[in-house]
Amino acid sequence: MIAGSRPSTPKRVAVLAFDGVVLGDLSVPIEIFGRALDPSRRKAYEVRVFSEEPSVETEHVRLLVPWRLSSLSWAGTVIIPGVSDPNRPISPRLVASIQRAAARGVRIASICSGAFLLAATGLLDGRRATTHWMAASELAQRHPAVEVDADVLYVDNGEVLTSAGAAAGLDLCLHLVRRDFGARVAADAARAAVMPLERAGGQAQFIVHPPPASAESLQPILSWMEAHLERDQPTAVIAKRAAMSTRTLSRRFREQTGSSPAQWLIRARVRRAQQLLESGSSSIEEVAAQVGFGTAAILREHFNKLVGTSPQAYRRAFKTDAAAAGGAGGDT
DNA sequence: AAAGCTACCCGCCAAT
DNA sequence: TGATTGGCGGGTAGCT
Repeated sequence: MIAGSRPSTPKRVAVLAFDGVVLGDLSVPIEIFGRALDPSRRKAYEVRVFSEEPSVETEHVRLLVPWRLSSLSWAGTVIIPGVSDPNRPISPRLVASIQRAAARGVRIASICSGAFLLAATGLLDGRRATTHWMAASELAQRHPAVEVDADVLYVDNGEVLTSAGAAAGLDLCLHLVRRDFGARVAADAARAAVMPLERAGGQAQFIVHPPPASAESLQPILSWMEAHLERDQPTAVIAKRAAMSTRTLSRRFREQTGSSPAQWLIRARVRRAQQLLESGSSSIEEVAAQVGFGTAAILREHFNKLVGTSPQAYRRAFKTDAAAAGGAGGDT
């Protein structure tokens, strides 16, 4: 990865807005970059939203956007959210602004159908790119020079990045934070934005392309751990399995997942417990055993801390959703 | 519910 | 000589 580049000033992130912009795609980068704190607990990024006209129309609301494209030269990173209708005409001024930014060496990333706008600039020509899977063939058809790959969450070409659906936009943003500040900061940012922690690192197996999994990748160990959650997994044993000292293992975890071995394990277990509670019907005790928590009490403790509710309540909520559609409300 | 015990984590530093 | 590793220790989180 690109180490060393010291972020002396906060990175400047410009999020583009335009008529028909998808609100979710607009808000994800704002939340992630806006909340990220660098290791000294200062704001890691400055976020501004830019548009051609002060007022932007979305499907359901109208937005007042504070910054104009004319001052886009401020940006160090430009995020292009998706558009609800890819057939909507694309503004030439918008395209030109993005091209100018790219020419200055600004990093450009698109979320979901934002890839259409990005492709219109020609910046994706000859490069691999992705978009929402439903729009992938359309993108490939319109831009034959772009190598469209619908099977990955995001594609990192260095200074030009694309991502698939809205959730993948989140992954992409966290990926950028990780690139800029490391896994720990990215994990914290995910937590701060109340996003699924797993996405911050490690077990996103299905992110195919991203950082060239370095030689010392933990991926195999993580997979093994996840496949054997029910076992007792002391860090010493994991370390032996990974053929490194516990100290080094701890470092690798910190770098690559943003957390420690034991913490990562706990999160994997809670996540697994969630799945079991959603679908299965085992007792809480059984679930605890199946995911490797010694007792139901321990499961409850961690579950509460990470999910915010008790396993029972969590299951009840899911069962209610799935089974009865007409039931009266009455949850928290 | 409190207390004690164990395992873990990470800064620090010597060794590689 | 700079970078990486692994051991040590003590403060803490987790478990009994």
